[in-house]
Amino acid sequence: MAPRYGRLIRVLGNCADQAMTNALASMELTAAQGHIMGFITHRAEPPCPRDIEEAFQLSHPTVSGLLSRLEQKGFIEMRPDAQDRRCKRIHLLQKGRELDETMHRTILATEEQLVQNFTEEEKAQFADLLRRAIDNLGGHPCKRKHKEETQT
Amino acid sequence: MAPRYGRLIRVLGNCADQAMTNALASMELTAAQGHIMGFITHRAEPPCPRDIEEAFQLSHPTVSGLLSRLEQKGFIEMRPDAQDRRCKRIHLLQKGRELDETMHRTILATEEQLVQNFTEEEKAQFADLLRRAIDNLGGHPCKRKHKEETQT
DNA sequence: ATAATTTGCGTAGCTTGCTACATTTTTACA
DNA sequence: TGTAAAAATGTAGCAAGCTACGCAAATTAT
Repeated sequence: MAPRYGRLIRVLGNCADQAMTNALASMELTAAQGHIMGFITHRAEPPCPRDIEEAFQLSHPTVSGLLSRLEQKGFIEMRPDAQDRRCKRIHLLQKGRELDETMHRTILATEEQLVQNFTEEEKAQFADLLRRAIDNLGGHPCKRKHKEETQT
Repeated sequence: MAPRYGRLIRVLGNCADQAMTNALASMELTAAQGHIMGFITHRAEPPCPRDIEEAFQLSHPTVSGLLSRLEQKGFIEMRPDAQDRRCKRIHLLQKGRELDETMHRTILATEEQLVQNFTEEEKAQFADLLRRAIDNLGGHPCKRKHKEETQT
C-alpha cells in the first residue's frame, strides 16, 4: 500500500514552519519572512518582488503582503527602479542588515535539527528527492520557470 | 554545504497543496478538506473534532473552520454526542459518502504524480525520511499542551 | 454537595497561501 | 506614430494555518 505522501508533506510543512517561526520569534520574524530576508541579503543587487516570486514559487499577492510587513517593521524599503518604474527595488535597511548573522545561524540550526539523525548520504538523498518531487509538480499553469538562478 | 531543507519543504508543501486542490476542484473540495473527508469516511464510528486534531496535528480552530466549511457544503453534519454533550460527533451525509470513490482515486493519482519518476526504493526512502523529519521536529511539542511550570 | 480543574469546542484576529481583477509602465507592431 | 499587448505591481476576498481568550460540560478534589 502506497504511503500517504500528501499527508506526510502537509504535516511536515506545518511542523517545519512552526519550528522555524518559533526559532525566529525573538527577532520578530516568521519563517516565511526569515527566508525572504535571507534571499534579499544575499543578493548583490536589490531584487524586485518578481525575483522573489520565482525563487520561492509564490504568487505576487503573497510576496506583496510579505514585503509590506517587512517594510512596516523597518527591515526593508521599497523604491521604484529609475530605469523601469514598474519595478520596485527592495532595499535592505540597517535594521534588516543587522538581522542577518543571527537569523542565518538560527535557520541553519533548525534545519540541522530537522535532519539530526540522518546520515550524510540520507541528507543528500532527502534534498534530491524533495527537489525532484517539486519538479514533478512544477509544470503548472501559473508559475513556470524556476530554472534560472538557484543561488548557493 | 547544507542544502536548504527549510526552503525545499516550504516550496514542496505549497506545490503539493496546489496540485491536490486543483485535482479535487471538480468536486468542490480543497486539499485539506479532501484529506479530512477521507479520514472521516474510513472511521467506523463518527469521529469528533479532537480526533482530527490528533490525526493531522492541527490546532482546534483550524479543524473547526474546516469542518464548518464541509458542513456548509452539505458533506457532513455535526451532532452532539448523547453521552458527552461537549463532544460533537461528525456524521457523514449522503452527499459526502458519494464523494469517497472519486476523491480517493484523485488523491492517489496526485500522489503518484508527485513521485512519478522515483524507483520503488526511492519512494519508500522518501516516506521514511519524511516521517523521521516530522519526528525530529517533535510532532508533538508543536501541539502538546504547554503545562510548563518554569520550576527552578 | 460544592468548588475547582480539565476538557472540548467556539470566536477573534493575525499571517500566509491563493485567484481574479485593476492599474501603470514598457514594449511591440501595424 | 499610435494603439495593442505584455509585464510588474496593487487590492479584494477567500482558505487554512496559528495563538489567545471564553464558555459550557464533565471530572476531580475538598
